[in-house]
Amino acid sequence: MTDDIVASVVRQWQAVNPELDTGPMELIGRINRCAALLQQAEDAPLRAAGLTRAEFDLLGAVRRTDRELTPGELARETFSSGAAVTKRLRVLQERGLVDRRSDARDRRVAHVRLTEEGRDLVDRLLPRQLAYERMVLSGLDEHSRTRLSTQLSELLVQLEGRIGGARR
Amino acid sequence: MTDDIVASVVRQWQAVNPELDTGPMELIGRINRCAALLQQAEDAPLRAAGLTRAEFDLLGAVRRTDRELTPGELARETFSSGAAVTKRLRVLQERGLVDRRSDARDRRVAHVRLTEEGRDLVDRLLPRQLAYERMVLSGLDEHSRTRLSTQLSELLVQLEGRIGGARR
DNA sequence: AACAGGTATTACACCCGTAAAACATTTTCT
DNA sequence: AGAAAATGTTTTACGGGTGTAATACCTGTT
Repeated sequence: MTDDIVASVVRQWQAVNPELDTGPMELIGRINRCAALLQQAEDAPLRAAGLTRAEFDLLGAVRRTDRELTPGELARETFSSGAAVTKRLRVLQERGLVDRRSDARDRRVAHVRLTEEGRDLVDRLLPRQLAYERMVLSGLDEHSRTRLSTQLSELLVQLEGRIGGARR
Repeated sequence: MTDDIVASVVRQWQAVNPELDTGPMELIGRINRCAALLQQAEDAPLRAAGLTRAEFDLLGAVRRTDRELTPGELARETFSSGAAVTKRLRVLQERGLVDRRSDARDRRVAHVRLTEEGRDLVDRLLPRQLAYERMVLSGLDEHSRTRLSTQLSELLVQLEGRIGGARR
């Protein structure tokens, strides 16, 4: 069994201070490191399409809910600030991928929808993206992947309850 | 079994397009979401000490290797760009937490070490940080945590081989 | 009519990474 | 040996993305 970066970091800490309870680091460090590596890899097909990860998340949120969303809803859905959403919307609109429609009743709110072009882009890009991700994960067999997913789901439920606080 | 955010996102995609092989999303989405939630929580004790996560990582790298590191080594160790390290070093030096010493032999390189104050800060902060992290993870029992760690380690080894490329 | 609360945008500051620059060393070639 | 080129290390310049806070705008209530 070869060990990963986190294991070697933990070993260094133990050498410097054996008192340290490094338990949490082993889990959190691995989650963070996996996330970093995955995101780095993950973004490759997106970059090819000239999209940021955040932009793709936004487009995906509109596509998958299959209705118009307000900027506020998009901010909650994509876990980013309202200001960030506003700016992303501006550039996506300039690129002709999304469209704003202002509400008739309540003129504070805007409704965001995909243009036909935006929708096509997502529908073309997502399968490619998923195929790429499957390739990146191909080092793990099916069983390991689902087992890992399941266990992360348990953790995620805990964390959402403990920290996430706001839910839609 | 209640389901997490990722499960509901996957369900939305399936409703919109049942053809989609969402397998990779379930794993990658959960890793990313866990990482985001953990980092958000994780940074609380650090903010209390007026440190960024990245700054703490830098200080920690110097502390745990227990020797002087060059900016280049620090960049590799903390997975960030050289420029980012330079700037962090500047502010940490202004705060009196680190110290630069230039090499006698090769005047290109600088050696970074912790000041006594910097070292004390890390030694005070890390146990507090770990205790906090343990609390955040307390929803999972010991066994689940180590199982999850182990499996993530397998994934991490795969990813490092596949993507990570550069090792020290 | 004033106010309280909600929604989106704008202003500002921060942090980061890429690319270029500045500087030092080592290697190569004559 | 000495100059030139290639390499290595750090810093600076610049542009882009993000979040917080302030602003503009709107609705519903009292």
